[in-house]
Amino acid sequence: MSVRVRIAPSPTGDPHVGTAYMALFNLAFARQQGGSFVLRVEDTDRARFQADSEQQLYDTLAWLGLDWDEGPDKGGPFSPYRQSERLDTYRPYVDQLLAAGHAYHCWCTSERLKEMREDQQARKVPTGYDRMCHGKSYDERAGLGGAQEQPVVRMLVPEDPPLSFVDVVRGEVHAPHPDDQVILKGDGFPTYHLAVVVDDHLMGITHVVRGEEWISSTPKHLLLFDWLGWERPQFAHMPLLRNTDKSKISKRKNPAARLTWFVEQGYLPEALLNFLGLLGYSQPDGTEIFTLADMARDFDWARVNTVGPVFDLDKLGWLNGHYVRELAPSDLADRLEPYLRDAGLYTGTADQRALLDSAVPLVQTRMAVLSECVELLRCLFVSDDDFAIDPVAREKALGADAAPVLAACADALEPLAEWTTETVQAAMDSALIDGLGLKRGKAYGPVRVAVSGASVSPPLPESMALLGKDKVLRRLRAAL
RNA sequence: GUCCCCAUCGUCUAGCGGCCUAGGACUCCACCCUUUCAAGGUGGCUACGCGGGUUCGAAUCCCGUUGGGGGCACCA
Repeated sequence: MSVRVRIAPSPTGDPHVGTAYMALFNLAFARQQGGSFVLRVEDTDRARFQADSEQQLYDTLAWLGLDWDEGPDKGGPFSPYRQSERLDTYRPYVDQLLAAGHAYHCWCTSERLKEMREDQQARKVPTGYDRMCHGKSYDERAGLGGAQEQPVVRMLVPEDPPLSFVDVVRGEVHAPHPDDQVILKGDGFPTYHLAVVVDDHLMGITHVVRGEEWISSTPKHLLLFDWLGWERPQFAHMPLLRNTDKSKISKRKNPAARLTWFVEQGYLPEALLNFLGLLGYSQPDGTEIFTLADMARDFDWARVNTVGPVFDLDKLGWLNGHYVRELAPSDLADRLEPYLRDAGLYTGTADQRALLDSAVPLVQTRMAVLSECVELLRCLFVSDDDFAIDPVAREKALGADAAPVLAACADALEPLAEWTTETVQAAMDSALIDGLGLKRGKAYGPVRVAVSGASVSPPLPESMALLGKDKVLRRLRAAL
């Protein structure tokens, strides 16, 4: 029997980085085993459902190259892959559990349940449903207060449920004793616990790879598998990604929890994927630069750590810079275009593209993320009207003693017939270094600020060559 | 409060009883290169939480403790 794994995200907002993390490990394992990777959408929570979330999920996973074999958008032998479309599938199993006495109706209102829990916590006893409804009909229960007409269905958890199991990454795990979990909600939708078990079984899932936060509810799932007479899948509970303060990574505390953030910032998908593969995992030979294919080749659950790794943006930035430097210049230019466009510096004319192609080599080693190209390239693409000199840079480099330098530079460049990096640099050097007796660093400073508008810029003679004689002369004289 | 999971440099990690006076990477610092900033090169700082065992020998095994994290929903 071939391996089948799945991710089961909920469309409740921006796709979460944890989803990509799980997807990566699922996929690495599936690819290595020659198995299938299934994408199933767990949209059983109508209150939190967001319509555009599912498409964003497809987009970001595809962007990362985490390709699924079956899913709502692709179909597959076990369609549908959206739980909201499988409501009829779950009902018979609920009825079966009810008939077997493994489940019962509960009419308690959420207010009563809340009070019950608060009371339990105040008395310092473990929280859990007190079975007030168990064994009663609605009429019997209604007279006792705190009841509503529409019932839910709860599991009748026995005294001795299965509490331990062998986890693929952790070995033997002991999980807490569950309470009488709701499996069918008042609105007729199943809860995660029922849906996940039914779907995983029906879809032939062999390995359930999910976050550590699910360990404590695994006994409920084991019970359901057993009651329904189904073989249990293997479980792999991955460590949780953390914020800097070690708490579970969250959109509130960490922008990087949103997958779309990486696209906005200009991280390369190959870098993010590589980085995710470095969290809680390592290559046998210690290699740190690797692809999904590399990871799948010798994937081993035993190499997965049980400690939750902090999501460290510094290292991702370094990795991203590494991948940026590896890109073919024309490829990098393609990827830079959208950021320049958004900044209003670029419309995509042939001239602009030619300028971009020439400028890419100047900035390729200078950015960690793609969005940084805007500031790096601004001085080359900005119109004369919008060109401005940074006030701080002006203060530092364009004082009174700068005027002679700029003037000498402009005068030396003026007569140049041929305008290239070499001729520009030669003219500057002879006028400023030989002529004024300045060191190169001292001489280029004011020129850099006058021409680029900032004290940090791409290499100066190269930039001036790309800018053209007219613009350079105009900027030099304007700064006088 | 209660139950469960976890514990090596600031961060990601290697290590699965002797090869460890603990290795690599990121960050940081210094130097080199250098027209700014990067990139690149060289070097450096920094860790086995604590206490007991087991053993000839423990980062590695056991117990306790402390610390961190997660669950305890008609959310997943």
